[in-house]
Amino acid sequence: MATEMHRARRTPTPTIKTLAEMTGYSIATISKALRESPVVAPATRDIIYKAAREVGYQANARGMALRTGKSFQAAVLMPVTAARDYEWDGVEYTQILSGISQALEGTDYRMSVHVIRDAADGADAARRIVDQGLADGLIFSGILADDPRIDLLVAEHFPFVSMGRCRGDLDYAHVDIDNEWAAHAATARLIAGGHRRIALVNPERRLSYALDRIDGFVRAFREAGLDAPLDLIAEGDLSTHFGRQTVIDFLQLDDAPTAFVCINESTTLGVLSGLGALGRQVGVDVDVIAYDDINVSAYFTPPITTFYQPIEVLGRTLGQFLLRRMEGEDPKALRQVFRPTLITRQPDNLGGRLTQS
Amino acid sequence: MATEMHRARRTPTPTIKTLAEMTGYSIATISKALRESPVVAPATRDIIYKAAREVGYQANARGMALRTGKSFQAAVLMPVTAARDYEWDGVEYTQILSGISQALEGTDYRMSVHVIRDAADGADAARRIVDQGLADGLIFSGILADDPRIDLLVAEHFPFVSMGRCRGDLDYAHVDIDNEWAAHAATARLIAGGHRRIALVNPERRLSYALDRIDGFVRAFREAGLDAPLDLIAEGDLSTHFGRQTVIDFLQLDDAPTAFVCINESTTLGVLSGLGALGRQVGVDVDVIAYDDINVSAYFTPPITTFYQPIEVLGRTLGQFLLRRMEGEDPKALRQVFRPTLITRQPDNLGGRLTQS
DNA sequence: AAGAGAAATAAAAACGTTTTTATTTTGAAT
DNA sequence: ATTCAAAATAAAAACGTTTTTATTTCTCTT
Repeated sequence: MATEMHRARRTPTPTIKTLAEMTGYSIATISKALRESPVVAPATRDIIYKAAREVGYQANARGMALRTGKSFQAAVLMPVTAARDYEWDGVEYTQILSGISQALEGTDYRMSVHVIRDAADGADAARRIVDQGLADGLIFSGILADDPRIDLLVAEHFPFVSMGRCRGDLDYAHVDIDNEWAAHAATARLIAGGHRRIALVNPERRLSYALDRIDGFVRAFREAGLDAPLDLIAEGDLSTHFGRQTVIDFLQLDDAPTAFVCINESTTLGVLSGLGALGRQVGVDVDVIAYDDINVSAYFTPPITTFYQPIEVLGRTLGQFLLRRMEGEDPKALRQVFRPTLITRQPDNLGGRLTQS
Repeated sequence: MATEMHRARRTPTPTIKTLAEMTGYSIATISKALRESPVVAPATRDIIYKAAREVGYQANARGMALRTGKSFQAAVLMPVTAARDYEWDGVEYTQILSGISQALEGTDYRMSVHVIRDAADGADAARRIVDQGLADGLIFSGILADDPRIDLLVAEHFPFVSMGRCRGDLDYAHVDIDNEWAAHAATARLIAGGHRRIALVNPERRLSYALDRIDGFVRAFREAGLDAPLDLIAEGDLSTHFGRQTVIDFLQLDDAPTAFVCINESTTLGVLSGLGALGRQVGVDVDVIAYDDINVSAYFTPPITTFYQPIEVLGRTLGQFLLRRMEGEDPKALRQVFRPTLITRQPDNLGGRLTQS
């Protein structure tokens, strides 16, 4: 029965050959007409389009791919830390993928996702994608201060857009968040609230944006005529566990921090967890200001003041830039740095006590 | 300079033609040798392999694709709710993708991700993938009680693995969580803790596993000789906002619930947020038991008792099953239903007061 | 030593496009 | 009416494979 259905399947999917037979034109003309080549007469173009619509013609991606050497794939490197205990991590990536796919919608490009486990893995994946022509363009994040992938892709003239920037040359398409600015703003706000011992929960220093964050952090202190508490910069894998452990470690210092600047929602949750475990109350004993991609901080108890940048918008921009880059557009024109908006949910001055004392 | 590099690029990537010239064999023999066909003599096979290694031959995926009609793509439908305010949602999908890609590693298959916004979108995507041969196999989730995608794919004999099951026939490959069992276990535990008014924070009823959950919920009450409080089953989009709103709505009822069973970590966070906003303490005024994919509940304040199933394992199984399915294996053999493990972090009896009264 | 059959390899065709080159048709100028 | 260029279309080749069919080479058997 099912077999019968299968056997009775409608006529083989139409190709340009089908259209050629239908219209009487040669396959060359069909191809050119469908590609909107100016050499084919408008009248015949119309006829061919009509026939194509009639049989629901869809260009065979494999045929095109073979002939043109293109793959019609937009590759995305998705980092997944080999998380112990499968921890909450990389949660914002669905939003990024969603944004990218939105940008690709209606084009001939599909999105292929390559999972990478660490930086070396990422470099390998990029190499493979270029060498084997697995994709026509590449999007990736987690940019290192000096990222080999960028060097490779620039040298190979392979279209790409990075989420984040190296700290060196910027002659390539990228989308980023103004991390220096955000870290500065968060830190300055806490300093204004009377805090002096402020901890920065930061990613590992080899990541480009980790350095940007530190720059902003230090600048805020410098502008206040203070020395930045460099001993309170924690570096780790941005897992929830890392956030929690940082709090537990720092709060048993003699001059423990009175405030935390958190780099993402995952560590923020860990920081709150650590504070809760130690019986400290946010907004009373300690202040927390966070950076949030996915608007989750509003639901923490208490809600946390954050710098918020909907990450899907970044994803969409990444996709749009990649399309333009694959069209051959000059990468110099394809840059955008977003400034997250501050969403205040707390006074940031330890329940008013700090400014009083 | 960069242009020079590009121009000086090494000899064009080797094809079977290159190998043919190198070894003196015909391309037909090369192809067969590389495909390990038994018709080619072992000695020549070795020679050809050696040549292939020497020049670093990599089969051109596009050529293979065109000839074989295969795409060497494993498609995944990734649901993204058109979240108002880009809310926390679908966070577990990175883990699923990670698991699938693990399974695909070392094979010729790549993972392509198709973002879908709702059920209709998902059906369209499946249709397109089948009709245009965009992939050789498909993985998807969010199974409806009667899911058109399953009907389509079964009818077309298209290899797929679903995460979740229809409530009807099960003659297809699937991976699932034993939702009936989990909901029953959670509910029974709360009933044993003395609770009678228990709320179930559930997805929409058209989803297959929503019904499974209700079944388990109802069974737990029935086994205790009680009527299930059907008025306390909330149905929604599983967003954090939905979890929060449910608490706020239910707690102003005359006979408000004393416990909540939450369906995922996102709603759990919302429930905790709602309870916090109303000044209720978890474990004192109200008990919460949750279901967790990504091990985040340990970091809530207080930590929440959960049924935990690392979702990456599901992803890996999905990938493995799809590979076997694409090899033509009988789908009947490809089923696995996981039972999450209970991780107790709270007594579930309102701080001991319930059993005393 | 000839022939048959099996084993090994080669040749050719095909997958569905695009692109280059060749041919036909059209229209204007003489 | 002829000629010629331009316009329109057709033919053929190519992309890199796999597969079907054909050919060659080898190994026995008689």
